[in-house]
Amino acid sequence: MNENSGQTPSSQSMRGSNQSGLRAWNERLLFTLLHTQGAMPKAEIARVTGLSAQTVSVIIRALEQDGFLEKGDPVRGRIGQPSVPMSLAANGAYFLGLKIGRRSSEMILIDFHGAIRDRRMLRHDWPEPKAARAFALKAAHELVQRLPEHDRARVAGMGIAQPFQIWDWSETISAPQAMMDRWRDCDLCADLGAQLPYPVFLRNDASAACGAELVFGTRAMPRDFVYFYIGFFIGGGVVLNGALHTGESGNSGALGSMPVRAPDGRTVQLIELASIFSLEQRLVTEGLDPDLLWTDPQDWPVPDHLISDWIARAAQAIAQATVACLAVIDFKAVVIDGWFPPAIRRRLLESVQAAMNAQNLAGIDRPLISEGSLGSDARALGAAALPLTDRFLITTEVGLGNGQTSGD
Amino acid sequence: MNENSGQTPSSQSMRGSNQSGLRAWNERLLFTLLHTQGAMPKAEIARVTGLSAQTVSVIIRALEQDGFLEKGDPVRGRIGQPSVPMSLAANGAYFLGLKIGRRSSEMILIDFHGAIRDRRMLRHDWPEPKAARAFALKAAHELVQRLPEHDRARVAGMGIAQPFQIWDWSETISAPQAMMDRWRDCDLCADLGAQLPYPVFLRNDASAACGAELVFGTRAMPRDFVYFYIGFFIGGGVVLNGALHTGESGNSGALGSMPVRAPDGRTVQLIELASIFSLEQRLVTEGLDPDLLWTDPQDWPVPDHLISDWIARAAQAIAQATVACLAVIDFKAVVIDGWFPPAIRRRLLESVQAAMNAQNLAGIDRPLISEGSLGSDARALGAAALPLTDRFLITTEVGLGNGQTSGD
DNA sequence: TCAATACTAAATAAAAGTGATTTATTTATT
DNA sequence: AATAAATAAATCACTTTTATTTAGTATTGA
Repeated sequence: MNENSGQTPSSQSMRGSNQSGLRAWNERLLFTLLHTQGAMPKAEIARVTGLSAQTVSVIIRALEQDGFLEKGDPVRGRIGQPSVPMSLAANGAYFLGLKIGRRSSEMILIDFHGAIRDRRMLRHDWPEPKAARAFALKAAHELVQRLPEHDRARVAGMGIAQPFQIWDWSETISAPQAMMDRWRDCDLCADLGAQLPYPVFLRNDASAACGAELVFGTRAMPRDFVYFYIGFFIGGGVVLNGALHTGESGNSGALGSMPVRAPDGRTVQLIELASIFSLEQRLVTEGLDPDLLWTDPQDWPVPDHLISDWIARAAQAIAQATVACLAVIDFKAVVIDGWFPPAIRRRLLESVQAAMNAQNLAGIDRPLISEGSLGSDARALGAAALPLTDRFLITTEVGLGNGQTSGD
Repeated sequence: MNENSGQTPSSQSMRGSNQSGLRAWNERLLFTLLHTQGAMPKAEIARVTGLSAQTVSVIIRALEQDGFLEKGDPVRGRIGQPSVPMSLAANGAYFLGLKIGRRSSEMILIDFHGAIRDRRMLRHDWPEPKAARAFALKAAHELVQRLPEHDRARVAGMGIAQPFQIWDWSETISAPQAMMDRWRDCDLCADLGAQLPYPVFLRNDASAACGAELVFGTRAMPRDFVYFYIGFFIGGGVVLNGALHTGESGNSGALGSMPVRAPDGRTVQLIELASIFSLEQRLVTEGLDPDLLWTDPQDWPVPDHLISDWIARAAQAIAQATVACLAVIDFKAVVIDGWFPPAIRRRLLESVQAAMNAQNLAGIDRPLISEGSLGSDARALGAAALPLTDRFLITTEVGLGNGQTSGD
């Protein structure tokens, strides 16, 4: 009987705040700071947060005591007492991330630094709820058991990344409707949450990938960006004010459903033009083995003209979808990533950039268009980022301030 | 020398919080609560906020002392001591809202309840920065002077609602490009902020109208909705997590720039099909006076077939734009309002609802489509809402919690 | 019917608790 | 000697807890 199920933290809307909330907030602030900026001495943390040195000292000591933070080597060479950089302890917390995909599902275990420690994979013809549940339980058990014993209790949660509303496209991808329908009434998240001793979260797979870019991405990102993840399906995520936005039902960033104009003039959904399944279909009609695309995301041993054709169509469609996105939200960047070799990602990126020039941008600002940094692991990492974010990070950027008037 | 200029409150990103911040937060919480729910006795405020009765008592007393709150008549008839409902004092604070439009500009003064107390209007052939500035200063002075003397210091700020990037469409609307270009380097907001003793804020006119619906609208709204405002131009606003999202440069909700398919098959921007200027052009080609549309937003003495044609095209285009919006953000509602008679708004609404049935909604949730409640005053009200929100309301919904674990 | 009494809920004063800040001191280095 | 990091002790701000007061309704009994 535990309540580890909710996929959204359920807005408590109008609750007041007290000192414990204050401390909790400041703790998260320090975690967030160390997560994004890396190791920092207490004194500098005090400077950038505006908290007093004493407060930082007290909080940090408590968190170090609890094993979440650790001291680095003292930095000498500057005047004054040497500074001791504090950083997240890699084994301060662990997180499980489950990706459910079209061809395979995968569970990863990451540490507090976001490094993937271990993984388990399951290949399948079609994803299926019961099998997914069994795999999740088995993989979670194995991955946790392989941790040193005293670390096992530090697993802080599990995240699940899966495509939403796949039954809507069973026809498009010629999938067995009956099997897809099994996902309709399946609440894998609540189900696993009831079985496991830590909270379980759920997110759309592309949004999760987007969240991974936000939390683990190597590049500095603007506060608002839109993200395309090209897998078997194309999907998306939106980051607003530095935080992933998923909406009440988690369906924000359903970019695959964006209407675009196909080369033949018809209006179709983006998913039909820019997903890998459309390339796969082409392979099949050419008599090639579709598994060429799925065995290794680092290498696509496929005739180049097929890829070029696909990229051209996909880029054109993505550019159109991007303009629509920009008309809704003033995104400062567009990030493109997916389950494909980095070289392909680069070519697609450049094609999208070129296709943007043909779009009518009157009244909207031209965004930066850039590559994602996580590639094929983005979804699983995004899943694992869910419990990390929920427990340790500040996502909103809009805190309650420190009440100091900016006196002149 | 004052710093009342920034249109965004400039994210202080990683600041810690202290007790004064805590109090400030809880004060805003109470303002927000009383603003949205109306009068409430202290005891109930304590219940819904989760704060202790004592805390609420202390905070409320201070705010009452400062003239922001006032006691209502004690409610008798129930067991126990009668409860004294507390409410916002109408004259606790005043706010100025300046709307700059295509045909006219207008300044309103609202009180703490959001009621329009007074207004000044300026008709013009084209909006022009210098004239706008002069009008704003004059109108602000007059409106404030007409307040009782002891209330004049309670004017808490001014908001400006104006179309963004109008120079991009000078050709479309056959406006003098040179005059439109004068807006390029004009920072009316900073300019007025430097002249006036209270902060000045700026927002895109349609986003402002959207914000007005959020702050003053009569209907209960979902946390995420998209808003179309049909004026001389069509524009939009987006509400996410119960807060208006404008983006870093304030250009979010630039729905006029949304590409849609025109009846003739061309891809054009929504602004060309669903703005009132397209109806105005039609009037001109029919030899009618365009001022028929602009003299009274309660009545359009125009041949009905012209209006029907316009509604049909506009609704078709808005429905397409709506689908694109839903692919980006999982909006739960679509709100349509504008500078037109309520009967026209209703007809447009119904046409959009009908047009939605022809759209491909695979993978996205069907939203509620509803009317706005503020009509022609929406933009000015939205402008006035800016200082109100900035100073008194919580917009984010994600506070810092009260640290109470939800113990079982 | 009318006091007298019991009960209830609102409101708040006083005391206690929590957490951040200020001030002063210690420590390790250039 | 100067400087910066780190922290202990004292202080301050704000919330909560506890106890008390207040103003009403409900009940009881003559």
